[in-house]
Amino acid sequence: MASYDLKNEVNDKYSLRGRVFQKLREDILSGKYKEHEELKEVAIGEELGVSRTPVREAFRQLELEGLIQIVPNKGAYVTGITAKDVKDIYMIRSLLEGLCARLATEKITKEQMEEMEENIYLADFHAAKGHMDQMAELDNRFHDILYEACDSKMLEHTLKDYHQYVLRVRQKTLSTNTRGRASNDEHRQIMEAIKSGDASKAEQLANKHMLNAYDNMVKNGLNEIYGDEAGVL
Amino acid sequence: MASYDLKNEVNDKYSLRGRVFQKLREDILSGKYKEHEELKEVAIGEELGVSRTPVREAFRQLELEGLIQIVPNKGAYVTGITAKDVKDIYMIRSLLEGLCARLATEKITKEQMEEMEENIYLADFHAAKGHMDQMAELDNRFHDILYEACDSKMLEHTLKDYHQYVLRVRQKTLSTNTRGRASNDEHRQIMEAIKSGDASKAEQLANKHMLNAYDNMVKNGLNEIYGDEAGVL
DNA sequence: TTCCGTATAATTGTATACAATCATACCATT
DNA sequence: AATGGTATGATTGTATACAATTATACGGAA
Repeated sequence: MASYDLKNEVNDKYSLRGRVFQKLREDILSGKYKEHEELKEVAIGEELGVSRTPVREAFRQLELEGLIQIVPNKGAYVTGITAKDVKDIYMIRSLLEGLCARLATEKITKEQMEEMEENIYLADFHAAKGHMDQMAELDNRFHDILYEACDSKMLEHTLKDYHQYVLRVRQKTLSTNTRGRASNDEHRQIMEAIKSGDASKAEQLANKHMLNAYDNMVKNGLNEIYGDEAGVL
Repeated sequence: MASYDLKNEVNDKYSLRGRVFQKLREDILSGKYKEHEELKEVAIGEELGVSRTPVREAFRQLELEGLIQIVPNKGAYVTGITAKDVKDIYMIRSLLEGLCARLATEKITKEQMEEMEENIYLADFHAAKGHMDQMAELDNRFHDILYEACDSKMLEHTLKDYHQYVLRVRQKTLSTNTRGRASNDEHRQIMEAIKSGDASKAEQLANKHMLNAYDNMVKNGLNEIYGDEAGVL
């Protein structure tokens, strides 16, 4: 299911649809297009200098990624994420990242383990320097390594979907210095559990890591952003 | 994310793209198109009397559903499901159906509970009569009710995706009389746990229900169908 | 024979024209 | 003034023509 994804992305860089897709994806994730904003085929086509056809196809891909919704005969709208969605996603991720860590304990390769260690080491450095952007990127990469290491393309695909889905929210909330440090410490614990072959511990730690990340988001004003739209948090 | 899905499907019935989508979906699930078979835009367009445009768009939707893969500049291929995929899906579903049952214990509505009871009652009848087709349909419906009852559109969407994904495999393997009965008994236990408000028990039972379903598949010749392609089962 | 390159055919990618649908504004009627 | 209907514009849906890419077949050179 996901085995060709990477290849496709590379190829897509050279197709108009691929370029439109990447541009729109970036603009949605960065917040240029707000929630529930309507995306019009001709407007975007003109802006990027292409016809409607590749734009329409890019729309379908964006829908596939969950970034927009297409309503027949009406239009394409940037997907809204409610506070409840975020809560549910972290609940689901908590279970699945745990499973992922458990599987990775048996399946992780030497190279993946080394990249993981390097990732944590680097994150320590950037945490000390207060480089929040690099921290965020390393955090993303850590989880991607974990997803790849579990050797299950079904699980990897699902986790990547959810991971990306919350990126929009996270960019605005995770950027507190203290959480960056704590998060990396938890990464280290997970890594060590995997390295020592303790699958249950790795599962438990990855589990908790997600719940902690969510708690931190709530503390740091998720309510202010996505607040009442979804009720309780 | 999934809140408009139903509405779209209804609307799509009246668009060419929607009709092409449904036809192809049915043909893939029923096995008319074999795994890894290439779907050609013009051939399908001619067969259904439409141009390439709606066919192309239907392809994107099918990719969204995980039924085909599109390789840029090459073609669209029916997604292959390996034995390992099936194993991974059931592992994931075991966790998520557990979570779903737990959430449903608090959120289920009176109407949903009644439909669930009716479903189990009917399944008893058809089990006695040996009506395997109805049993399969009721089984599908039971899980759909559960997904809706958890009141999380993120979780519901993910579970429905996986559920559909294994339908192709299940149609060929679940049709043993004994499993149909046992499966319905497990449904009843889950339902009763939910009804009594015991969320932990419901989670645990739903968990086990998935693992049992998987074990049954393995026993009943999953290997013969998807066998060596994926290695161990 | 084997290998490589070119020519040809088949297939997907893109642009554009036209049809169908939906939103809006305006006018008529009550 | 409020309501309803029609006309107009805007937007998406579909068909088709053409461009770009890929696969295949064939022929020549080593």
